[in-house]
Amino acid sequence: MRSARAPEDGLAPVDPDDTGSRPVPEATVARLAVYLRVLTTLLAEGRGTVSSEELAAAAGVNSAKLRKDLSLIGSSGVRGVGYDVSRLVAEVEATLGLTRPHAVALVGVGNLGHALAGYGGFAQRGFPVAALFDVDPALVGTTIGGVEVEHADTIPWVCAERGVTIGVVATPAPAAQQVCDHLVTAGVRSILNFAPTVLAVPAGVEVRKVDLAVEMQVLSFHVARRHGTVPAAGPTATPRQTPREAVSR
Amino acid sequence: MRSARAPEDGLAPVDPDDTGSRPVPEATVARLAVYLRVLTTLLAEGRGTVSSEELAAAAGVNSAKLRKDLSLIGSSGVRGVGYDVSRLVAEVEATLGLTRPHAVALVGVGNLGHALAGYGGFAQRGFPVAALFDVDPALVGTTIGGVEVEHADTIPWVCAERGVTIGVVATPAPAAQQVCDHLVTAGVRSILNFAPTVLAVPAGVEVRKVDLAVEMQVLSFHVARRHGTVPAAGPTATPRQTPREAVSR
DNA sequence: GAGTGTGAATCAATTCACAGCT
DNA sequence: AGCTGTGAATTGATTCACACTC
Repeated sequence: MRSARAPEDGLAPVDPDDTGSRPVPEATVARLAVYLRVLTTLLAEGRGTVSSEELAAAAGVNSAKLRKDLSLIGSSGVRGVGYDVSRLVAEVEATLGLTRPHAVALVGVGNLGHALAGYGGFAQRGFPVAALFDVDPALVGTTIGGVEVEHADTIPWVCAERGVTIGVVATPAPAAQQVCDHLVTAGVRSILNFAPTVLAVPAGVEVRKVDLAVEMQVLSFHVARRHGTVPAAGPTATPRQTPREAVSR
Repeated sequence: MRSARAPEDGLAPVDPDDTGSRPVPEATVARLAVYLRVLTTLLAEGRGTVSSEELAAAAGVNSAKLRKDLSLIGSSGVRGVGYDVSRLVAEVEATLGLTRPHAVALVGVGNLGHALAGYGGFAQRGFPVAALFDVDPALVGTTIGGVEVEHADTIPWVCAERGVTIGVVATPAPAAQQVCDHLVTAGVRSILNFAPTVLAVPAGVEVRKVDLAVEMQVLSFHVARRHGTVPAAGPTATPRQTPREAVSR
């Protein structure tokens, strides 16, 4: 579910950025991040080893998939025992490129952007917010979480100067493409897009999209599929006492 | 990339909630929401028809996929002409269950939750925020976007009473599972989870997860893959003048 | 002529199942 | 005895390519 690389029909049968080896599937990369979260918790609790079964349950996947994922990153557990937690943490972090921090620029300090900027989780997990941008004169010059908001026109210089490698676009839809272009000009090659638009980027730039409206509508689909076309459970509906399934924890 | 339904090994080879027909693949549903956004724009511009080629370009997919998606929802364009925009909007909305509004409950009015509650986009797109919850006494009783924040303990009653069909969890990780349980008890069967945890839910409840840390780490992976293990372009790096690809717009 | 609808082919991801190590 | 690592089988999604309709 990536959204970079535009159609570009016809010609060019060769992948332009195939540097020779891409052994880790997209889907696996996303799951590695999930495993990592569980693993760091385990590490904090002082656990020495985990079995694929246990780790998989905590990450919400099945154990075969987990083992395949881990084997893809060249990791080696010990048969009959499991995986060494701290070693696995190190390996996953290395694969995800988390051994060095990645400076992040966040563009659009409105409702959502402001919350993201103030959210400590970024810096904590190795993604220090190195720059904030907006076009609103009322916001430019203010400080959020210790970082000053600068004018979006300065993106190319400021980002290049501070070694920004990841850009976060949290602007309204109409501004998003221009902002994206600025980021690309600054050399940013990874972009997280919260704006409800498809961004056009040159090959070699990775865009990931988070779209709240899409998520809600997918849920809406599932609601509709359940209840047929009936509006919803009426206000007088008795709440069902559905006990949740047992899973690890 | 769904995350509901826990492992549940061994037995039960039959899907417990297969009501007889599930013709629309998950992946298609997510794309329908994207098409819909483009279509409403087109409709607002007064366009009568679109070709699969044009619509696909604007949505960032290829035309064959788009046609297959649309054919799956039983839609019928006109050969040699294209699709009737307003009719297609109606069909996609019907498929996604958007013909009626879905009352949403948002739990956790901290940093992110507050921004989500204040974000008008929800109500606008047919997802009115019917209830807000938190456990912080300093927040309970305050009003955000015209909705009063209530204590999380009242979730089961309030949600059932107001016919909430979709729950949004924006609490810290440790609280998420309990909140989720409350929502399920209230009869909510679709949950959007922003907390960095895997939620355990009974079969029949759909969970979608938005995890910022995961998104960032996936981007980190791509940064690392590009630059080898080199930290990043230094502060003195010349910004490359990479022109973006041409795509519709 | 233009553009949809769709079987068939391809590609990617998941799951199975078991050999092999400790 | 227990649990990993992985080929083979399967399932699912994407793309191709062309018959068919307006």
